[in-house]
Amino acid sequence: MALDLFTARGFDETTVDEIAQAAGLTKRSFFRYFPAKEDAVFGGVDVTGQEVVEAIRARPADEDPWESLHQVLRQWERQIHTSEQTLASLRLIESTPSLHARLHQKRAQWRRQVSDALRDRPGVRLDPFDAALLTNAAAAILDTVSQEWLRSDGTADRAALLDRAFAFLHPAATIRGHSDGPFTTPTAGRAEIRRPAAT
Amino acid sequence: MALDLFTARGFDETTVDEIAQAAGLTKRSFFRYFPAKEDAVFGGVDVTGQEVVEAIRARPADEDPWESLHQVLRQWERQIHTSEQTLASLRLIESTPSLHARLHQKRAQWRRQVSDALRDRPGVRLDPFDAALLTNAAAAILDTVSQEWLRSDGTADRAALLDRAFAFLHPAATIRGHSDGPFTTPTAGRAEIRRPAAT
DNA sequence: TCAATATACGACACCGAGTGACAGGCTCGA
DNA sequence: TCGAGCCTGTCACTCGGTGTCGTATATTGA
Repeated sequence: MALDLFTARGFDETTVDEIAQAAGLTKRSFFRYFPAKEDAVFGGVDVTGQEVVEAIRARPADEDPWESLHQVLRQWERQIHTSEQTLASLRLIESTPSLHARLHQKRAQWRRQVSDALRDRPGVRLDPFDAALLTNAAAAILDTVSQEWLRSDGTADRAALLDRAFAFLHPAATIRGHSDGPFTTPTAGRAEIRRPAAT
Repeated sequence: MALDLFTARGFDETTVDEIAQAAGLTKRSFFRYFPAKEDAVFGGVDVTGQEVVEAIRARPADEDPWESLHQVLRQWERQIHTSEQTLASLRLIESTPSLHARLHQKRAQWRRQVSDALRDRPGVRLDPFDAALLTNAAAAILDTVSQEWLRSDGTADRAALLDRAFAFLHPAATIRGHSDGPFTTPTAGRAEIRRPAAT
């Protein structure tokens, strides 16, 4: 497997020719299976999570968006089987800048979709900025949890970490039903911010 | 300037040879000034923010870490002059996957430093996971603000957006001095998370 | 069984990013 | 004038990635 070569010699130090040859292929054939060298690592890791987008869309419209993200991601994490291979893959990704960048890149369109899904629920009116903010924050949580899980050599309870992070960053004002209006901030003002949910 | 060529023909469609030739240089000399092609874009944009790390460290130890991040980043944003060039650079970065990935990569070590700085203040005892979480969330805020600012063609008030985002994601439990102990979440069940630090 | 077709792979050439090595020039101080 | 140091061009090379073409091996249909 390519993963073995990568973990043994490092990602950048292993050429595609070597991977291909180890698999009994040509470089050209390698690129018929993987669009890029990095994708030989992501093969076993689900980074797109298309189900997440649909799960978000299926959530009740009156649910707090942050809670929706929490529940869906919690369910999604549960399905990930954290094998030894997954651990090795994540470790490699974490320790290789180009791989980490690629992961972020692969998650970019996913974030867009999730953000749209949050707003697309019928009856929901959520500010684009808020939706993007919540989504990016959730992605940051995923990253942090993964990182911590790796730091613990796979012994940490991912679900517990996730819960903790979501509880920790719980938005102050739960927007629900409609947005607070067009947020025209006068030049430098701060302070137009928090309104306790539902007065 | 290289930026003009990029915006005109696209980043991937512009060769280093072309940039170099337009600047009266050789490809070899180009790489003596920029470590990579992408860095010809980041030249005008401060992405590392070394001052941020020091500013964090200079914050009072009894200040809420989230508030520290908020104040420091607010101050930092103020110093960024949002010229037409910056707008063009950011637009290019946003629309080019490889550039966006590179930005994230460049910010990786910065995030580590900020996270460490949060914990390094004398008298502060902050969980590594919490520190990383807050830092990543703050980075997510920066990203979201930048993205929204770009969407508004540079007319949005960045400081106001930043304030709004920081207020919105304000951590539920403000840790200060010491952590609040294990966060046993009801749904999670197993809570082997972390020790309250200093009994 | 035989032929037509599709699929997969190897072989080769090619491009662009990035690096190493070497050979001049240029300036500045002795 | 000489040499040290620096900047730059030139050449050659590696590696990731792609386009093209030829060919072998299945697969299908009669």
